[in-house]
Amino acid sequence: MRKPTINDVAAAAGVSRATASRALSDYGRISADTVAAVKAAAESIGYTPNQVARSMRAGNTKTIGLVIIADFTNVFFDRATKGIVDTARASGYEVLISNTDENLAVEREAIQTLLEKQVDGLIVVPSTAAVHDHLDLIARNNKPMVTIDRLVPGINATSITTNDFESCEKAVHEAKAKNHKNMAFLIATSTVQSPQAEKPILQNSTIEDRVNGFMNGVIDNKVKDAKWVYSPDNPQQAEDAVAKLLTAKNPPTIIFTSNNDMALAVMRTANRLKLNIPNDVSLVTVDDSQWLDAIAPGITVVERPVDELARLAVKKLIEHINNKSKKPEKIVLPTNLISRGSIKAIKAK
Amino acid sequence: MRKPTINDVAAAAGVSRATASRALSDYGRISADTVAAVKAAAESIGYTPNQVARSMRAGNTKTIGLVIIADFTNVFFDRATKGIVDTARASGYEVLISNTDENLAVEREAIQTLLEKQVDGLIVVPSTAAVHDHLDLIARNNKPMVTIDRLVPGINATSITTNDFESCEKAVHEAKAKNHKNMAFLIATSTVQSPQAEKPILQNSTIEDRVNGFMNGVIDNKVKDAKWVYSPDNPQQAEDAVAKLLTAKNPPTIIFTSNNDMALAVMRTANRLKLNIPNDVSLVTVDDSQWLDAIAPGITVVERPVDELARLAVKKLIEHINNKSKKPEKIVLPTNLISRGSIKAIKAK
DNA sequence: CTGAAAGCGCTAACAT
DNA sequence: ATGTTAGCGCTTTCAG
Repeated sequence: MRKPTINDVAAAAGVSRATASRALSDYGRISADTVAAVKAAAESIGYTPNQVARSMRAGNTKTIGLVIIADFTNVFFDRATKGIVDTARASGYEVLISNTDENLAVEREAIQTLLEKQVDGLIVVPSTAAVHDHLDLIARNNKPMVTIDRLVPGINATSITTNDFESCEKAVHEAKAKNHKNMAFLIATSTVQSPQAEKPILQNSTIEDRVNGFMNGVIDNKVKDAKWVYSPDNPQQAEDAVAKLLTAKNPPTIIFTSNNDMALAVMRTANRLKLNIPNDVSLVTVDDSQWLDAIAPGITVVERPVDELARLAVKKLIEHINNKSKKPEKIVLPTNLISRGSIKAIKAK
Repeated sequence: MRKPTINDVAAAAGVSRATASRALSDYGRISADTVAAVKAAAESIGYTPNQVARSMRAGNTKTIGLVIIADFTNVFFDRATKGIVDTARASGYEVLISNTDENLAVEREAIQTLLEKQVDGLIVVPSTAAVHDHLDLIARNNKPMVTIDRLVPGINATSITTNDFESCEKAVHEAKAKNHKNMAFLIATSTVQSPQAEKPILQNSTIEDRVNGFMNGVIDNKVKDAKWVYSPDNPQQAEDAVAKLLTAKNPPTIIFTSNNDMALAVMRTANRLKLNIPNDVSLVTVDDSQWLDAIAPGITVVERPVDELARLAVKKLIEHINNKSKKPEKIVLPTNLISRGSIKAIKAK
């Protein structure tokens, strides 16, 4: 048995298809009696509208596409996803999700597919800042896009990012204030094959921002011993790199990590080496998570306003959907250093 | 400037719309030359197919709906979501996501919306087992559904759940083997207003399963002191309940929690009371997460095969989409107790 | 091998 | 206030 269409409703109510449509969508001039009759008929035959057909006519789908690099194991992206889905729903939009695992080819394909499905706009976490022909495709399809978390220079889209620079710098200041003089920085990036000390070209603006924040802190504070490790975001290699740091002759008294995966690597390695955090080695990371505050001591962290970012991303995207000539904006949200107990106060000699 | 349609391609290639369609979709009898010419024309004018129009004709959207209770902060649902999105993509489907925050009204509305958007099938985490008229609606729309994580008696759908009973029971055995005699169980449920000792009607099969597993362990092992606390899934109330347990005259030597939120409440409260895990109180929870293994000691946990569950959910749903007369199945996946260091071995007296 | 024409379900001019 | 008709972009009979 076929699903009832508006034709069936019209027949059941004894009116024309147009009248049925008007009655169901409450538009045009139509008598209250007819509306009631049509609605009753629709109810009785179990009619539900077909949004695909409606989209075809209307030219919009009330659907937005989300292309995210997640790994939802990443606390930032899982919460961002939830925030986006919830805000979209509250605004009458559904969300089609793709994830790319930082793979550009997948990202390209995902955008193509979402565009073919006629999403009204896209929220994208671009996997790289280096290439953006596929992002330009979105504009060529006359669809608005908002990028979150990362900046892509040279594209015409609203971006929402966070000011990681400032809080990362501040974290170094705090370490210095507690007399740390030998610091290590563990940065996750997909642009290296194995851990290395030299700074590679970083794949995105966010990591760049964190590294620059840390570096500035080092310079400001004239920290002499600052070791840098750029590692693939991969537990094995990260843990090896941490072990190497901590078993060196002159080990750092504190490690700053660029994300939670790296922080976990530090914790695992410290445990394995019977080192206590923060007594043997202090730790600071980026992106807050419930467990960082539940363990003892809590881990000091650069917190980013993920809910606000998600909400704004949807809000701005919908503004662009409703007003195609709206100018793109670059929005930078403030971050916050939450001090817990993971930076040891070293006694001055 | 309008987006090019298949009519524009046809005009550019100097053929009819039908021929253009055949050439682009590689079907029917058509000369290789024509195919090449049409594809070249499509390329040159930047044509991309409109899947909405295709769906309208074809009667399918190559889209599945996911209605999930998440809270993506829940490790289980974030990983399930990722698994579902990835598997769907690999099978040629996109995923439209809604989350309900365990709210039945939202769930009802979400299902209605997804159905109107003509998804080809639905994967649902039902917020309650008690009501299912809205789930029946899915079948009445002739769309298949797979429920995951939870069972709803009386509906005609394939379900994929995990055998939490067995591992929860096993966890109690392990505690008993380590000489724990005074055990507490902290169960999160939305069916109570404040923490209580009496077992309420539980809202879903999964929680029921865990409680039954724990209870069976208690009975098998003749544990005399077994305190039960059913709490709303809410940090404040959970922490209060834990504090009450731990400051009682005869406090439990171990707490079993039904999810990570409750485990966090135990950890936070223990810290506040200067109690060490596991020396002062042991802890076991359900659903593994990276950090549970990175802290020292690691937390013993009932691990569920979330990736497998996600993969199977999509696989089974697509089978139902492709074969409407396929019979529903009840699939139960095994769980696994991972022993880490959070259960103290108490010396026998 | 290709073209003409119908129709998926809906809405919106344009009539009446 | 309601009906008639066209058409969104596509695929697929049916003719030729």
